[in-house]
Amino acid sequence: MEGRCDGGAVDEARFQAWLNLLQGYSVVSARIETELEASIGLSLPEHEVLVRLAQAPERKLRMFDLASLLLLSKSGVTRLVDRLERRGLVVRQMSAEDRRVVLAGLTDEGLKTFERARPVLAAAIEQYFAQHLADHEVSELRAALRKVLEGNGEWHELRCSPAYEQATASSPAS
Amino acid sequence: MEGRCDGGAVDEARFQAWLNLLQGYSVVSARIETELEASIGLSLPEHEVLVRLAQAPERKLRMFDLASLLLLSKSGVTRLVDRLERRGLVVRQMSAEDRRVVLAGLTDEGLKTFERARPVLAAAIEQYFAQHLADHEVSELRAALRKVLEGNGEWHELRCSPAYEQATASSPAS
DNA sequence: CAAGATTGAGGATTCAATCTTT
DNA sequence: AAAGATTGAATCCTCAATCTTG
Repeated sequence: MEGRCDGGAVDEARFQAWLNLLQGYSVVSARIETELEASIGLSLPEHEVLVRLAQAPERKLRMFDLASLLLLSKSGVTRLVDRLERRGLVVRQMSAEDRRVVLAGLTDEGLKTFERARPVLAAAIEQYFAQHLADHEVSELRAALRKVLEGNGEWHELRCSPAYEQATASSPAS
Repeated sequence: MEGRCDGGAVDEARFQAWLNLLQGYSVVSARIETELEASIGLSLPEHEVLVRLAQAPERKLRMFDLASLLLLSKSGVTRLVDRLERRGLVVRQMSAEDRRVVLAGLTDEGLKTFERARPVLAAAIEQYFAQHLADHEVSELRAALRKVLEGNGEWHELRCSPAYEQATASSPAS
Protein backbone atom coordinates (compact mmCIF):
# COMPACT_ATOMS: atom_id res chain seq x y z
CA MET A 1 0.00 0.00 0.00
CA GLU A 2 2.97 2.23 -0.17
CA GLY A 3 3.22 4.53 -3.12
CA ARG A 4 -0.41 5.33 -3.02
CA CYS A 5 -0.05 7.69 -5.90
CA ASP A 6 2.19 6.09 -8.38
CA GLY A 7 1.00 2.61 -8.62
CA GLY A 8 2.07 3.26 -12.17
CA ALA A 9 2.77 6.51 -13.84
CA VAL A 10 0.80 5.50 -16.88
CA ASP A 11 -2.24 4.43 -14.92
CA GLU A 12 -2.04 7.60 -12.95
CA ALA A 13 -1.94 9.72 -16.08
CA ARG A 14 -4.99 7.95 -17.42
CA PHE A 15 -6.85 8.36 -14.22
CA GLN A 16 -6.05 12.05 -14.24
CA ALA A 17 -7.20 12.34 -17.84
CA TRP A 18 -10.46 10.70 -16.84
CA LEU A 19 -10.93 13.03 -13.91
CA ASN A 20 -10.24 15.99 -16.14
CA LEU A 21 -12.84 14.79 -18.59
CA LEU A 22 -15.31 14.52 -15.76
CA GLN A 23 -14.60 17.96 -14.41
CA GLY A 24 -14.12 19.61 -17.76
CA TYR A 25 -17.50 18.45 -18.87
CA SER A 26 -19.17 19.49 -15.65
CA VAL A 27 -17.72 22.97 -15.60
CA VAL A 28 -18.13 23.80 -19.24
CA SER A 29 -21.58 22.35 -19.63
CA ALA A 30 -22.83 24.10 -16.52
CA ARG A 31 -21.61 27.49 -17.71
CA ILE A 32 -22.88 27.06 -21.23
CA GLU A 33 -26.23 25.80 -20.04
CA THR A 34 -26.62 28.77 -17.76
CA GLU A 35 -26.06 31.12 -20.68
CA LEU A 36 -28.41 29.23 -22.93
CA GLU A 37 -31.07 29.02 -20.28
CA ALA A 38 -30.86 32.72 -19.52
CA SER A 39 -30.85 33.92 -23.12
CA ILE A 40 -33.09 31.45 -24.88
CA GLY A 41 -34.76 29.46 -22.14
CA LEU A 42 -33.41 26.12 -23.28
CA SER A 43 -31.67 23.46 -21.27
CA LEU A 44 -28.81 21.63 -22.92
CA PRO A 45 -30.83 18.49 -23.70
CA GLU A 46 -33.68 20.59 -25.02
CA HIS A 47 -31.30 22.43 -27.27
CA GLU A 48 -29.76 19.25 -28.51
CA VAL A 49 -33.14 18.02 -29.63
CA LEU A 50 -33.46 21.10 -31.81
CA VAL A 51 -29.95 20.59 -33.17
CA ARG A 52 -30.59 16.99 -34.10
CA LEU A 53 -33.95 17.69 -35.65
CA ALA A 54 -32.61 20.66 -37.58
CA GLN A 55 -29.95 18.42 -39.08
CA ALA A 56 -32.26 15.52 -39.83
CA PRO A 57 -33.50 14.77 -43.34
CA GLU A 58 -36.97 16.26 -43.15
CA ARG A 59 -36.35 17.89 -39.80
CA LYS A 60 -38.02 14.83 -38.35
CA LEU A 61 -36.72 11.91 -36.36
CA ARG A 62 -38.27 8.86 -34.77
CA MET A 63 -38.43 9.01 -31.00
CA PHE A 64 -36.27 5.95 -30.91
CA ASP A 65 -33.50 7.49 -33.01
CA LEU A 66 -33.67 10.67 -31.03
CA ALA A 67 -33.13 8.63 -27.89
CA SER A 68 -30.00 6.96 -29.19
CA LEU A 69 -28.58 10.21 -30.54
CA LEU A 70 -29.17 11.97 -27.26
CA LEU A 71 -27.97 9.02 -25.22
CA LEU A 72 -31.15 9.26 -23.23
CA SER A 73 -33.63 6.63 -22.18
CA LYS A 74 -36.77 6.18 -24.26
CA SER A 75 -38.96 7.52 -21.50
CA GLY A 76 -36.60 10.42 -21.07
CA VAL A 77 -37.12 11.40 -24.68
CA THR A 78 -40.87 11.02 -24.34
CA ARG A 79 -40.91 13.56 -21.57
CA LEU A 80 -38.35 15.84 -23.16
CA VAL A 81 -40.42 16.00 -26.33
CA ASP A 82 -43.54 16.50 -24.22
CA ARG A 83 -42.08 19.68 -22.84
CA LEU A 84 -40.89 20.96 -26.19
CA GLU A 85 -44.24 20.19 -27.77
CA ARG A 86 -46.06 22.07 -25.04
CA ARG A 87 -43.91 25.05 -25.95
CA GLY A 88 -44.66 24.66 -29.62
CA LEU A 89 -41.08 23.99 -30.70
CA VAL A 90 -41.70 20.42 -31.79
CA VAL A 91 -44.67 18.42 -33.07
CA ARG A 92 -45.44 14.73 -32.90
CA GLN A 93 -46.56 13.01 -36.08
CA MET A 94 -47.63 9.45 -36.56
CA SER A 95 -45.78 7.56 -39.22
CA ALA A 96 -47.95 6.40 -42.09
CA GLU A 97 -45.90 3.32 -42.87
CA ASP A 98 -45.43 1.93 -39.38
CA ARG A 99 -48.03 3.01 -36.94
CA ARG A 100 -45.94 2.04 -33.97
CA VAL A 101 -43.58 4.86 -34.85
CA VAL A 102 -43.91 8.41 -33.65
CA LEU A 103 -41.94 11.13 -35.39
CA ALA A 104 -40.81 14.28 -33.67
CA GLY A 105 -40.69 17.19 -36.10
CA LEU A 106 -39.27 20.67 -35.74
CA THR A 107 -41.86 23.44 -36.07
CA ASP A 108 -41.14 26.79 -37.68
CA GLU A 109 -41.15 28.23 -34.22
CA GLY A 110 -38.66 25.56 -33.19
CA LEU A 111 -36.43 26.36 -36.13
CA LYS A 112 -36.53 30.03 -35.27
CA THR A 113 -35.57 29.28 -31.71
CA PHE A 114 -32.73 27.11 -32.93
CA GLU A 115 -31.46 29.91 -35.14
CA ARG A 116 -31.73 32.32 -32.27
CA ALA A 117 -29.78 29.97 -30.04
CA ARG A 118 -26.97 29.46 -32.47
CA PRO A 119 -24.99 32.66 -31.94
CA VAL A 120 -25.59 32.52 -28.22
CA LEU A 121 -24.21 29.02 -28.07
CA ALA A 122 -21.28 29.89 -30.30
CA ALA A 123 -20.35 32.76 -28.04
CA ALA A 124 -20.68 30.64 -24.93
CA ILE A 125 -18.57 27.85 -26.40
CA GLU A 126 -15.95 30.39 -27.28
CA GLN A 127 -15.98 32.01 -23.87
CA TYR A 128 -15.99 28.98 -21.64
CA PHE A 129 -14.26 26.44 -23.81
CA ALA A 130 -12.52 27.22 -27.08
CA GLN A 131 -11.04 30.52 -26.00
CA HIS A 132 -8.69 28.69 -23.71
CA LEU A 133 -7.32 26.44 -26.41
CA ALA A 134 -5.09 26.92 -29.42
CA ASP A 135 -6.45 25.66 -32.71
CA HIS A 136 -4.24 22.61 -32.68
CA GLU A 137 -5.42 21.77 -29.19
CA VAL A 138 -9.02 21.95 -30.28
CA SER A 139 -8.20 19.52 -33.06
CA GLU A 140 -6.37 17.16 -30.75
CA LEU A 141 -9.15 17.20 -28.22
CA ARG A 142 -11.73 16.54 -30.86
CA ALA A 143 -9.73 13.75 -32.43
CA ALA A 144 -9.10 12.03 -29.13
CA LEU A 145 -12.73 12.20 -28.06
CA ARG A 146 -13.83 10.95 -31.42
CA LYS A 147 -11.55 7.95 -31.09
CA VAL A 148 -13.00 7.18 -27.70
CA LEU A 149 -16.52 7.41 -29.08
CA GLU A 150 -15.68 5.18 -32.01
CA GLY A 151 -14.08 2.68 -29.70
CA ASN A 152 -17.30 2.53 -27.75
CA GLY A 153 -19.41 2.15 -30.84
CA GLU A 154 -21.09 5.46 -30.24
CA TRP A 155 -19.79 7.61 -33.02
CA HIS A 156 -22.58 9.31 -34.92
CA GLU A 157 -21.47 11.40 -37.85
CA LEU A 158 -22.79 14.89 -37.56
CA ARG A 159 -23.09 16.02 -41.09
CA CYS A 160 -23.33 19.56 -42.12
CA SER A 161 -23.47 19.31 -45.84
CA PRO A 162 -27.00 20.06 -46.92
CA ALA A 163 -26.99 17.04 -49.12
CA TYR A 164 -30.39 16.22 -47.93
CA GLU A 165 -32.32 19.41 -48.00
CA GLN A 166 -34.44 17.75 -50.58
CA ALA A 167 -37.97 18.75 -51.01
CA THR A 168 -38.36 20.02 -47.57
CA ALA A 169 -40.02 22.95 -49.07
CA SER A 170 -40.40 25.28 -46.24
CA SER A 171 -37.87 27.91 -46.93
CA PRO A 172 -37.20 29.88 -43.89
CA ALA A 173 -33.91 31.37 -44.52
CA SER A 174 -30.92 31.55 -42.41
CA MET B 1 -28.26 30.99 -47.12
CA GLU B 2 -25.84 28.65 -48.70
CA GLY B 3 -23.11 27.31 -46.50
CA ARG B 4 -25.17 26.94 -43.41
CA CYS B 5 -22.46 24.83 -41.96
CA ASP B 6 -19.30 26.67 -42.57
CA GLY B 7 -20.10 30.04 -41.27
CA GLY B 8 -16.48 29.55 -40.42
CA ALA B 9 -14.46 26.40 -40.50
CA VAL B 10 -12.91 27.33 -37.21
CA ASP B 11 -16.21 27.89 -35.46
CA GLU B 12 -17.47 24.65 -36.83
CA ALA B 13 -14.44 22.77 -35.54
CA ARG B 14 -14.98 24.24 -32.11
CA PHE B 15 -18.60 23.36 -32.08
CA GLN B 16 -17.74 19.81 -33.06
CA ALA B 17 -15.14 19.65 -30.32
CA TRP B 18 -17.77 20.78 -27.85
CA LEU B 19 -20.26 18.19 -29.08
CA ASN B 20 -17.60 15.53 -28.80
CA LEU B 21 -16.89 16.55 -25.24
CA LEU B 22 -20.58 16.31 -24.48
CA GLN B 23 -20.99 12.90 -26.02
CA GLY B 24 -17.63 11.58 -24.93
CA TYR B 25 -18.40 12.35 -21.35
CA SER B 26 -21.89 10.88 -21.56
CA VAL B 27 -20.81 7.62 -23.12
CA VAL B 28 -17.72 7.02 -21.04
CA SER B 29 -19.22 8.03 -17.74
CA ALA B 30 -22.30 5.91 -18.32
CA ARG B 31 -20.25 2.80 -19.06
CA ILE B 32 -17.86 3.33 -16.19
CA GLU B 33 -20.65 4.07 -13.78
CA THR B 34 -22.46 0.90 -14.77
CA GLU B 35 -19.35 -1.14 -14.00
CA LEU B 36 -18.76 0.59 -10.72
CA GLU B 37 -22.37 0.29 -9.69
CA ALA B 38 -22.47 -3.40 -10.51
CA SER B 39 -19.18 -4.33 -8.85
CA ILE B 40 -19.05 -2.04 -5.85
CA GLY B 41 -22.48 -0.50 -5.60
CA LEU B 42 -21.26 3.06 -5.96
CA SER B 43 -22.48 5.76 -8.28
CA LEU B 44 -19.91 8.06 -9.81
CA PRO B 45 -20.58 10.98 -7.45
CA GLU B 46 -20.57 8.65 -4.47
CA HIS B 47 -17.24 7.28 -5.57
CA GLU B 48 -15.81 10.71 -6.07
CA VAL B 49 -16.62 11.57 -2.49
CA LEU B 50 -14.50 8.65 -1.36
CA VAL B 51 -11.69 9.70 -3.71
CA ARG B 52 -11.65 13.26 -2.43
CA LEU B 53 -11.82 12.24 1.19
CA ALA B 54 -9.12 9.61 0.75
CA GLN B 55 -6.82 12.27 -0.64
CA ALA B 56 -7.65 14.90 1.93
CA PRO B 57 -5.29 15.73 4.80
CA GLU B 58 -6.94 13.79 7.59
CA ARG B 59 -9.35 12.04 5.31
CA LYS B 60 -11.78 14.75 6.24
CA LEU B 61 -13.26 17.67 4.38
CA ARG B 62 -15.77 20.36 5.15
CA MET B 63 -19.09 19.92 3.44
CA PHE B 64 -18.50 23.22 1.74
CA ASP B 65 -15.17 22.19 0.25
CA LEU B 66 -16.58 18.88 -0.81
CA ALA B 67 -19.30 20.74 -2.65
CA SER B 68 -16.89 22.88 -4.61
CA LEU B 69 -14.63 19.96 -5.42
CA LEU B 70 -17.53 17.89 -6.66
CA LEU B 71 -19.08 20.84 -8.47
CA LEU B 72 -22.30 20.05 -6.71
CA SER B 73 -24.70 22.29 -4.86
CA LYS B 74 -24.48 22.45 -1.10
CA SER B 75 -27.76 20.67 -0.70
CA GLY B 76 -26.63 18.07 -3.18
CA VAL B 77 -23.65 17.29 -1.00
CA THR B 78 -25.80 17.17 2.10
CA ARG B 79 -27.92 14.43 0.60
CA LEU B 80 -25.02 12.62 -1.01
CA VAL B 81 -23.24 12.43 2.33
CA ASP B 82 -26.52 11.39 3.95
CA ARG B 83 -26.62 8.32 1.76
CA LEU B 84 -22.97 7.46 2.30
CA GLU B 85 -23.31 7.94 6.03
CA ARG B 86 -26.31 5.64 6.14
CA ARG B 87 -24.13 3.01 4.51
CA GLY B 88 -21.33 3.55 7.00
CA LEU B 89 -18.76 4.75 4.48
CA VAL B 90 -18.57 8.28 5.80
CA VAL B 91 -19.15 9.99 9.15
CA ARG B 92 -20.11 13.51 10.00
CA GLN B 93 -18.10 15.31 12.65
CA MET B 94 -18.62 18.74 14.10
CA SER B 95 -15.65 21.02 13.92
CA ALA B 96 -14.35 22.08 17.29
CA GLU B 97 -13.09 25.46 16.15
CA ASP B 98 -16.03 26.61 14.16
CA ARG B 99 -19.29 25.03 15.10
CA ARG B 100 -20.98 26.04 11.89
CA VAL B 101 -18.73 23.63 10.07
CA VAL B 102 -19.49 19.98 9.51
CA LEU B 103 -16.69 17.69 8.45
CA ALA B 104 -17.25 14.59 6.40
CA GLY B 105 -14.73 11.91 7.27
CA LEU B 106 -13.93 8.62 5.61
CA THR B 107 -14.54 5.60 7.83
CA ASP B 108 -12.39 2.47 7.75
CA GLU B 109 -15.21 0.80 5.94
CA GLY B 110 -15.23 3.67 3.47
CA LEU B 111 -11.51 3.37 2.93
CA LYS B 112 -11.85 -0.33 2.33
CA THR B 113 -14.58 0.28 -0.20
CA PHE B 114 -12.42 2.87 -1.89
CA GLU B 115 -9.55 0.40 -2.13
CA ARG B 116 -11.88 -2.22 -3.49
CA ALA B 117 -13.16 0.21 -6.09
CA ARG B 118 -9.77 1.24 -7.32
CA PRO B 119 -8.87 -1.72 -9.53
CA VAL B 120 -12.42 -1.91 -10.82
CA LEU B 121 -12.32 1.71 -11.81
CA ALA B 122 -8.87 1.39 -13.34
CA ALA B 123 -10.03 -1.50 -15.48
CA ALA B 124 -13.15 0.34 -16.56
CA ILE B 125 -11.21 3.48 -17.44
CA GLU B 126 -8.86 1.36 -19.48
CA GLN B 127 -11.63 -0.49 -21.25
CA TYR B 128 -13.96 2.37 -22.09
CA PHE B 129 -11.56 5.23 -22.33
CA ALA B 130 -7.79 4.94 -22.30
CA GLN B 131 -7.61 1.77 -24.37
CA HIS B 132 -8.68 3.75 -27.41
CA LEU B 133 -5.96 6.34 -27.06
CA ALA B 134 -2.21 6.38 -27.53
CA ASP B 135 -0.18 7.69 -24.63
CA HIS B 136 0.46 10.98 -26.33
CA GLU B 137 -3.24 11.41 -26.97
CA VAL B 138 -3.99 10.86 -23.32
CA SER B 139 -1.50 13.57 -22.48
CA GLU B 140 -2.92 15.96 -25.03
CA LEU B 141 -6.45 15.38 -23.87
CA ARG B 142 -5.49 15.89 -20.29
CA ALA B 143 -3.53 19.05 -21.04
CA ALA B 144 -6.30 20.56 -23.09
CA LEU B 145 -8.95 19.85 -20.50
CA ARG B 146 -6.73 21.22 -17.81
CA LYS B 147 -6.30 24.45 -19.73
CA VAL B 148 -10.04 24.75 -20.07
CA LEU B 149 -10.51 24.19 -16.36
CA GLU B 150 -7.85 26.73 -15.50
CA GLY B 151 -9.41 29.22 -17.85
CA ASN B 152 -12.67 28.83 -15.99
CA GLY B 153 -11.04 29.18 -12.63
CA GLU B 154 -11.95 25.66 -11.71
CA TRP B 155 -8.66 23.91 -11.61
CA HIS B 156 -8.13 22.05 -8.38
CA GLU B 157 -4.80 20.37 -8.07
CA LEU B 158 -5.25 16.76 -7.23
CA ARG B 159 -2.26 16.12 -5.15
CA CYS B 160 -1.15 12.84 -3.88
CA SER B 161 1.49 13.87 -1.46
CA PRO B 162 0.17 15.11 1.85
CA ALA B 163 2.37 18.15 1.68
CA TYR B 164 -0.01 20.75 2.82
CA GLU B 165 -0.84 20.09 6.36
CA GLN B 166 -0.04 23.63 7.31
CA ALA B 167 -1.91 24.92 10.19
CA THR B 168 -5.03 24.90 8.21
CA ALA B 169 -6.46 27.45 9.87
CA SER B 170 -7.50 29.40 12.45
CA SER B 171 -7.20 32.23 10.11
CA PRO B 172 -9.58 35.03 10.67
CA ALA B 173 -13.01 34.00 9.81
CA SER B 174 -13.98 37.54 9.28
C1' DC C 1 -43.68 -12.75 -29.41
C1' DA C 2 -40.77 -8.41 -30.79
C1' DA C 3 -40.44 -3.38 -31.54
C1' DG C 4 -41.77 1.39 -30.56
C1' DA C 5 -43.64 4.43 -27.40
C1' DT C 6 -45.91 5.91 -23.13
C1' DT C 7 -47.02 5.86 -18.05
C1' DG C 8 -46.17 5.38 -12.95
C1' DA C 9 -43.12 5.08 -9.22
C1' DG C 10 -38.82 6.23 -7.18
C1' DG C 11 -34.28 8.44 -6.97
C1' DA C 12 -31.19 12.45 -7.43
C1' DT C 13 -30.38 17.28 -7.96
C1' DT C 14 -31.43 22.20 -7.58
C1' DC C 15 -33.41 26.66 -5.81
C1' DA C 16 -35.26 29.10 -2.13
C1' DA C 17 -36.17 29.39 2.59
C1' DT C 18 -34.64 28.31 7.26
C1' DC C 19 -31.66 27.46 11.21
C1' DT C 20 -27.42 27.98 13.80
C1' DT C 21 -23.12 30.02 14.72
C1' DT C 22 -19.78 33.78 14.02
C1' DA D 1 -25.75 40.52 8.89
C1' DA D 2 -22.88 36.77 6.80
C1' DA D 3 -21.25 31.92 6.44
C1' DG D 4 -22.09 26.99 6.76
C1' DA D 5 -25.34 23.53 6.53
C1' DT D 6 -29.93 21.47 6.23
C1' DT D 7 -34.85 21.00 4.66
C1' DG D 8 -39.00 21.36 1.43
C1' DA D 9 -40.90 21.84 -3.05
C1' DA D 10 -40.26 21.18 -7.76
C1' DT D 11 -37.94 19.18 -11.79
C1' DC D 12 -35.75 15.78 -14.51
C1' DC D 13 -34.29 11.22 -15.34
C1' DT D 14 -34.51 6.08 -15.09
C1' DC D 15 -36.43 1.41 -14.47
C1' DA D 16 -40.21 -1.62 -14.87
C1' DA D 17 -44.70 -2.41 -16.47
C1' DT D 18 -48.10 -1.56 -20.04
C1' DC D 19 -50.16 -0.65 -24.43
C1' DT D 20 -50.32 -0.86 -29.40
C1' DT D 21 -48.83 -2.41 -33.76
C1' DG D 22 -46.07 -5.58 -36.87
